[in-house]
Amino acid sequence: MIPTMRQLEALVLVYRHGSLTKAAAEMRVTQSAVSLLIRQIEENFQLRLFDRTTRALRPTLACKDAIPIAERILAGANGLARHMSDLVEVKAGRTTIAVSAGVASALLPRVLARYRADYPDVRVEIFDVAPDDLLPFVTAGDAELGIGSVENADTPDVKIETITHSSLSAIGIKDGRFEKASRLTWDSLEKCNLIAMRRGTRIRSQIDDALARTGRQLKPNLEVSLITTALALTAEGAGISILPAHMLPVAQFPTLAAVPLSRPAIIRHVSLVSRADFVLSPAAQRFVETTRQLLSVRRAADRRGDVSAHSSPKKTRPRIQ
Amino acid sequence: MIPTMRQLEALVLVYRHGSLTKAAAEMRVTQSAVSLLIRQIEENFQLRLFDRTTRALRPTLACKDAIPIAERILAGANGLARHMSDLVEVKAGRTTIAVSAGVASALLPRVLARYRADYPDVRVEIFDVAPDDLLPFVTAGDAELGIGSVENADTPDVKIETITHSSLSAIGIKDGRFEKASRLTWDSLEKCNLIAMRRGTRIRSQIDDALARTGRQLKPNLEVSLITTALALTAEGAGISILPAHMLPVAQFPTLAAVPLSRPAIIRHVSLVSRADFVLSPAAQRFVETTRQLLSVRRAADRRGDVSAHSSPKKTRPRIQ
DNA sequence: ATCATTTCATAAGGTAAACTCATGATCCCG
DNA sequence: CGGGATCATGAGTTTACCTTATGAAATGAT
Repeated sequence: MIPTMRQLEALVLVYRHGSLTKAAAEMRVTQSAVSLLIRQIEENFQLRLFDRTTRALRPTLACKDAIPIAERILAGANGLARHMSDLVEVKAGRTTIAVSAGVASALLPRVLARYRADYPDVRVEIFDVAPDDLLPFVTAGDAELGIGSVENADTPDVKIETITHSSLSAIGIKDGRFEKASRLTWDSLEKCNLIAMRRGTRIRSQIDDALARTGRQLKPNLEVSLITTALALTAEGAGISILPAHMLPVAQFPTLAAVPLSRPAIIRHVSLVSRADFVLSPAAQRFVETTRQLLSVRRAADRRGDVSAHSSPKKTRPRIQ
Repeated sequence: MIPTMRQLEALVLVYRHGSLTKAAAEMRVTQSAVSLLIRQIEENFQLRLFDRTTRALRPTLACKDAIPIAERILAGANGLARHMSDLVEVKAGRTTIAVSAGVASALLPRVLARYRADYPDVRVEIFDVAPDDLLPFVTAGDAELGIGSVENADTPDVKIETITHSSLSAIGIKDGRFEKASRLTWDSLEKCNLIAMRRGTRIRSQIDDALARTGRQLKPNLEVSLITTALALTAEGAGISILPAHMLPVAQFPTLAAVPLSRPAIIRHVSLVSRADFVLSPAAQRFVETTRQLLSVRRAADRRGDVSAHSSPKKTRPRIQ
């Protein structure tokens, strides 16, 4: 039968101190307990490990054989405990995160920069995927966490938490007048040069659907595949981009401003997605927290109703997340 | 806090089987117990190790980190148990044995040959020492066991067990007449060429003392330091050697015979010596047994009175030897 | 030498841990 | 949709672990 950890601790400490009493002090138990532990391990092995003379303990040859092995075992156990604790304290670990292309260019850089600063020891693997691939990536378990817009939140096997949402906006060059407007209507853009995402992209489909419901139609002068392209074109004066406001990375395009569009107002949600049956690793949990922080916690708190599922179903016992 | 062995066993087995029930079967406990063990280790680490879906258990990243470490720990514990069991079964181990020169040449080779055949995996270290160094060697702890003649058995810190004893004998060439004599008297050797050990050796002192007490005196023609020298000289016809009978290794000197000397009969004991406060290792215990066997167990049983100390003083509990 | 002190051994007893049993909840498969 | 399989959980019991109290032996100081 294999010895218990406690027996090995006693063995090693008694060997080191040459004394039950001192070993007991270090183990925070009575001397009797240590005496018992040593006897247990001896009876288990059917082998004398210490020759006793009521006063001194002298390790036998067998004991000397056992000590290095016992020390390795204990070191392993301590290493395991330390590593697990490192994972909890996010001083180690790894996580994989899938982000849709838009989020990858607009939101992710800020979040990731902050996260890396806070938790430099975590290896983060980013998959920047097409919006339609986001959910499959998470459900397949290839990514622990997904960030992006998700259409149908009706799948029971994923948790979806909306972390931010923004109106479809007109993005144009700050000219002292454009950025002053608090809102613009779709109709007021009739005569502008418009830059929109190409047909078939998520954003574009959402725009087309919403406008169609009000009998309108978007007639862009330019259609692009990448958000960054649209923004770059706008910055160069090629026209006004139609994008969710949060897609504008201010740091990258300081000359641009976003103004929400109304009539109809089109809201776009950005959500965190994870499998309902997985518990997020500490590293991923912190990623979520970092993301929420950067998106101002206040707003998220107000719209708790947007959250589709984010509380543990079991409540009988404090769960380990 | 470090995990217990039982928790690690559960962790590894659940990981391997992907099932509490199967792990429980292998651990010979109920499924509930395993469920509990896993929960304990999770609460201890504050970390999810398995994502549960009432039916399946899916290891988390942290679990995958932990498994190889846990396996190493368990392998170490098993290795330790196996090694200890090997020591008990004398399939491993080592022992150091001090023998006085006479024993080393006459008795030891037979015993050692048998011992090596029975326990080939034990490393035996032999110290062939001067007779006076035998006891110090054992008391100092440099040898676990001593074999030889010991003068004063009055020291309380060593156990001395006489394993054989033989009369001082005349050793001469078999000539069809010499070896037929069942005894010879010292007086009958008056006119023979005698070969004796040099003055100052243990054997010589014992002879001189005993003869002096009967008013006799040994007058050897040759005095030598080594027993083998005496025997070789006798074999070459240089005279009759005066030695304990057991000092004649028959295999080495087939032409020689030993005839006990009487009037006075001088008895020489050969004893096993070990420290009273040490318990012999299994390897050394077997060495003692082998020695006893080869010296015919019957004789030893008859003279149990010769044994000065060979039972454990404590008897409240079955002791581990 | 003698006695106080230190140290280990051991027995008894209580508390906490571990395990089992019984049962409930959920999922998978026919 | 029901039966079987699997995990979770609560109650209850058994086990084992630890402490307390005490004894025995040896050391060391007076």
